[in-house]
Amino acid sequence: AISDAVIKKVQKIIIDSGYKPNQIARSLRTGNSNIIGLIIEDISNSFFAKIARLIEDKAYKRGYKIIYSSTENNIEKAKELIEMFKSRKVDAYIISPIKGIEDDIQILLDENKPVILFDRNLPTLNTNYVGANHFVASYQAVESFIKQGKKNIALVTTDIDVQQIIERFEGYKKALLDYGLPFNKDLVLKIPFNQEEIISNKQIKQLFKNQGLDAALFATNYLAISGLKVLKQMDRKVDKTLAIIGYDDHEAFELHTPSISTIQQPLEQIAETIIKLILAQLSSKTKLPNQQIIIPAKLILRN
Amino acid sequence: AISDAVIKKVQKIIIDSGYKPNQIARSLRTGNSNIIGLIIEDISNSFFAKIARLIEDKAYKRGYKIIYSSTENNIEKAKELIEMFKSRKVDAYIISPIKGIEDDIQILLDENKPVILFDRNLPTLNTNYVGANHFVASYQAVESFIKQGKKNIALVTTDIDVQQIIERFEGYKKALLDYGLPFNKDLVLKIPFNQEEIISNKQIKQLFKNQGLDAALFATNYLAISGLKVLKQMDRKVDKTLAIIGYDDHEAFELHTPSISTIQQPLEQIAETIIKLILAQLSSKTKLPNQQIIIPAKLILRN
DNA sequence: TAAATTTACTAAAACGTTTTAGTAAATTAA
DNA sequence: TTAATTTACTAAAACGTTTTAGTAAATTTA
Repeated sequence: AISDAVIKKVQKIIIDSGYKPNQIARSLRTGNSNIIGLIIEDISNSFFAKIARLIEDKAYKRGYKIIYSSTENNIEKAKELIEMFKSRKVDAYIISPIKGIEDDIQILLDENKPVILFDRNLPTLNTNYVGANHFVASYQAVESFIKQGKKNIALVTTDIDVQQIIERFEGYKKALLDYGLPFNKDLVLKIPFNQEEIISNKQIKQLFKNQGLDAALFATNYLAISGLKVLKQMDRKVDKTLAIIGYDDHEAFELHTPSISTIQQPLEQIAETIIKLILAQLSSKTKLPNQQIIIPAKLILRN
Repeated sequence: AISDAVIKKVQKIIIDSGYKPNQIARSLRTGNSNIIGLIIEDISNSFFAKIARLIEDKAYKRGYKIIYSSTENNIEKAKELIEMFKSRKVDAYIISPIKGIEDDIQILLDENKPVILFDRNLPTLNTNYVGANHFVASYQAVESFIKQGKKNIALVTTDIDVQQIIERFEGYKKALLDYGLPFNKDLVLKIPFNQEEIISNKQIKQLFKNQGLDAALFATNYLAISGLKVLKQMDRKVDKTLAIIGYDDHEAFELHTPSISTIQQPLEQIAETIIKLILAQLSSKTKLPNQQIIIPAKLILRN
């Protein structure tokens, strides 16, 4: 036991001399960093920006810092980011993944680094995952259209090949099936991720010209924004003849006239769950069992 | 000179053995990191999210990585972030600063670290700054109100004490003065930064109840969003009797019915300028003179 | 050709911590 | 009381690079 007097004396010297441990040296020796790496699709998408902010906040309160970077759904960039985080010895990884980086993530897992996937799952990997129930959410959205008497329901989605997007598509199809509506592939528009907005808008416009179309579900918030812009440009109102549901809430939805219904993911809960999983793993000496946590998304009906 | 044969042989071994230099060890020895630290107010604000994304993109193309974190206008957190970046040996700092961290930034300057302030200036510091001309932008916005015949023009702003916000206020006052309109402090609402949105909305509602109010300039995008929400809730239309101008464009502005005019900062240009300044300094052996670059903001009139 | 300089290479030191090893002193067990 | 163990402290090794120092060989200069 060291006497209080000595402890105080040493602490005083630390403060007086302004000593700050060199974290780089510390990381070199210990191999960790108190930093968690967060890899997302695009920080300028408000869904990711909000979740990043929440994660950052929660991690910060527990003594961890977050560093984040966007992949733009570019496999090369994603690989490089993982490489960079690895070389910076981040303690854990939170990743909104894309198809094609399974191997890189598997290496992290092999090295026993805590990895949490979120928003999108990579089913071939055995790892932690936190995400919303997109299948059910999408099903409910379409169901609500049908209950309003809609017959020709469009789905505007993206072409990225990830679980989350596929589920939204499946939910859409299942709802049509269950309620005896035909699946019409002309009513499904898959927009390439990195496509110029102008081109996407033209495609959406084309879709809206489809006679009889009386409802549309958008699979991401930026697509819904594009859709609303197109409608405005076409001077077509969102009214009894045309219902819209968006995905991942956005200020513009509530503010729109009329307000736009949306599928809202519980951001707060997702962020909290992610952080809890990470911290549990970081503070445990043994490898904890992987968990797949599916959180219900909520259909917010506005009018 | 080393023979090509040897170079090839060595490179082959590097690849075959999967050698990846340990960046931590490298940073420990060299004192730098090829990482640029970006400190902003709040990553979930779309203005910052967009600029972060642009900066990240441009830096990435030049071989630098960006790590960013939000201060939430909390001085303590800002100081800690600077401390963290310092201890991680980032090569340069891009900071959207707040009052109260002048000393910490001065220390960075004393250590000859490249520092670029953006969006907000700290006039007491002699350093690089890149930002929009908020005074002029704000002046023009009010001027455009006046030319529409508006007499009772409100300003909804925040209470944070930074150059950028002060300039917006000054532009507002100057325009009133130049056009012979009285300055009425009841028409200026300063909303505390971290205040609950519900309370802010009440204050804004109160402001809108002010009889005769026929125009309002909002000094930030999130305040304008709040304002529009309040109007919607009050069922008051934005029409000939009430004009609105926002700040820092937002999808919701264009999409709003009617579309909302706004002051748009040239994000692309700001990001590019910041990166250029940083890289110029990083690649120069000598200390370059500090530059204060003011970029015009643009008033986008919509209707 | 001899001296001076440059080049090529090897070995060791340095960056600033944490961890391990080693030793003396203090405590506990027999 | 003596041996065994624990505690307190000091010194050195280790993390993986880059930089510096040192030496021998090669080249240039006079």
